[in-house]
Amino acid sequence: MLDVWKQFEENNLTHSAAHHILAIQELRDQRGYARVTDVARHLNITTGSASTNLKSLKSKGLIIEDENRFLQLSPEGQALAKAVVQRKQLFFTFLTETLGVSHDQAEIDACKTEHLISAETARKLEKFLNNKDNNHKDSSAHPKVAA
Amino acid sequence: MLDVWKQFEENNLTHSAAHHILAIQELRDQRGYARVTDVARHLNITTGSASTNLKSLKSKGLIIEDENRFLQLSPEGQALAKAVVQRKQLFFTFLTETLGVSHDQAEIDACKTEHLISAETARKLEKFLNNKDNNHKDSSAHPKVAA
DNA sequence: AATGTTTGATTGATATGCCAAACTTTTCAT
DNA sequence: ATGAAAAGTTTGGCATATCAATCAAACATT
Repeated sequence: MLDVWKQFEENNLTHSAAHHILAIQELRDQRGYARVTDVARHLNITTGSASTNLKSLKSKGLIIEDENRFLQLSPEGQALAKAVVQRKQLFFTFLTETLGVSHDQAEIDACKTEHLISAETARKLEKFLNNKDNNHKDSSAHPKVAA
Repeated sequence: MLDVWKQFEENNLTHSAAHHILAIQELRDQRGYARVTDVARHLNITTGSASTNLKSLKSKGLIIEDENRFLQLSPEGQALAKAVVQRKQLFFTFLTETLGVSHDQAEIDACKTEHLISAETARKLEKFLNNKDNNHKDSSAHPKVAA
């Protein structure tokens, strides 16, 4: 792709789609099932919006619906959910612990970018945070930032 | 706002809008003027799309058109452009110099997130990068007190 | 049984943002 | 001045993403 700025649209997952998938995972973890209505309530959108949005995710094979309309993630959906959750967590940790960003703002920024961060950046951010922990145990070393 | 994930939609600037504004700034810096066609060519979209998109930015007061249809940024537009450019640069520097992310991937990640990073995060990321520089030059490391 | 209520899902309307194509206006060269 | 090229707008189509309104079915209530 020549136009870097268009990569935003080329993303394999929109922000909305990412949160629909996360909702299904969280609902199933919490109460064992997820229907269209549950997703809608979880995201605080109408059941109509959820219905349409989930339909397109079903057609992409990220969500599977059983005969009683209960939803679950396909293996691909699970993989995407896992990646998104991990990236959000990494970025949130970096923002709060390394930069000293407030909890609320870090939550927002991490949520906005969770689905946009590349695998390479996620990998290297993880490595950076691990190194930082090691340096903490060795108290003489490298103050990184003033909070 | 109760729903953190909806902040994405509430952003004052879409990715597309940010790049239309940046295009005008860059074109005027490079060649002194920017017309609809120039913006379209710069972004590699059709003049039709550019025309429509720029019209909405005009109506929002971010772009001003003179009597010969030459475009420029309003003071608000300039402020937004400046903020976006700064955030992209900060994040790009962090990705490449601190994390060691490849130039190409850092460019993409920074571009995707430039318009989404909060002022607080930008401020603290800047501070972090400054400290990192200081620590490099002077290994005894006096972290300056934060604001 | 009849009526009402809650729950679940779909359909229709609106808004962004892209493209292609048709059309108008402006500019410029001869 | 005229005709072609360049610039700009409009229209129609597609995809995403939202909500309001509606339909359908299950569940109460009397």
